[in-house]
Amino acid sequence: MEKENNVRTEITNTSNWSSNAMFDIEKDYSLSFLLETMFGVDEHRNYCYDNTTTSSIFDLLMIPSHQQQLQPQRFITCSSLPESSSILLSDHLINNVPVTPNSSSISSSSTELAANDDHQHKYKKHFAKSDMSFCWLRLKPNKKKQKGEKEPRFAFMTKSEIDHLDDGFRWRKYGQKAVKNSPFPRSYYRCTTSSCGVKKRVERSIQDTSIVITTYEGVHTHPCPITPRGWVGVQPVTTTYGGRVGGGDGGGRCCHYGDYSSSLFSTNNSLQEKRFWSSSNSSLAKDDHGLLQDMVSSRMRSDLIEE
DNA sequence: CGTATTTGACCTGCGC
DNA sequence: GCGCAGGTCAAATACG
Repeated sequence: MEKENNVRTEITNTSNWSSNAMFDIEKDYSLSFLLETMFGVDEHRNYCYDNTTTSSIFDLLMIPSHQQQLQPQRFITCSSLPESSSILLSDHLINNVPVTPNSSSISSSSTELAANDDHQHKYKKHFAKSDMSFCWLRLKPNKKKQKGEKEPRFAFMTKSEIDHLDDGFRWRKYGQKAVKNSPFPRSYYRCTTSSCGVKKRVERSIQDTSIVITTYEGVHTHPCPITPRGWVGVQPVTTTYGGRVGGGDGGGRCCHYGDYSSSLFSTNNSLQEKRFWSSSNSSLAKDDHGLLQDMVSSRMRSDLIEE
């Protein structure tokens, strides 16, 4: 079992470790606080991977690791993980996964993040009430690829009823397999751009069936066809079970506010959520992604003001 | 009719 | 070598 060389095993192992690490993270930092500390944020609360370019987290997933101006020592690491693995944990997972305290499970590098100044304390307090259902894993390259090209692999978890999250790129489903010991199948997608060989796998977590695990393999060789900033929307479709989904173009890029609010960037504050999302329940066209982004940014700003 | 999904068959790697 | 599980292919099917 330990020597199994597949994504599933890595995710499982990582999750086990995460349960330990999450306790410490919950105690001292929120996910958003960690992200902000590591990446920085702009005035719209987008995370930045360098000083000049703002980015969503999904942008980071699309950037080759050697181009990411991240300080390696700022990643939370653990000896039980593969050396090249790093992990960020969601507040939602932190709050919902029962854990056993294990103070040694968090690295000294993250402890360094505890050196708070007043500025950091402010954001820590603010984000402590957020519910950001997000988990980001950087996985080892697939062994199959190690002889030749090493395709970078990233996996993340989202708390979502929707299996296939719309990341702005167009995907073609090319397979589906039953997963051992899981009632949920794993779906295989390939980027539809001809020169791009990026693949992704989508499956539901066994431990928490409300969590979707998405694994990317490779880096896109082209810009995002929807938005150059790679804004994350949610595709309210279930491609796994029966029937054709989406529209004639296969993209099915409608994006319901309700679905969106229940996914990557959701909040525990129902009043804020209602005020924000009640503006529309209809589908968004492709061109509305910018509007949606503005609305989310606006909410983030208002949250900060209330603080 | 064009395009995307479904799904059984096939291929590959790994452990025993 | 065999069996198992993951990953991929491709013909059949579905849908606008």
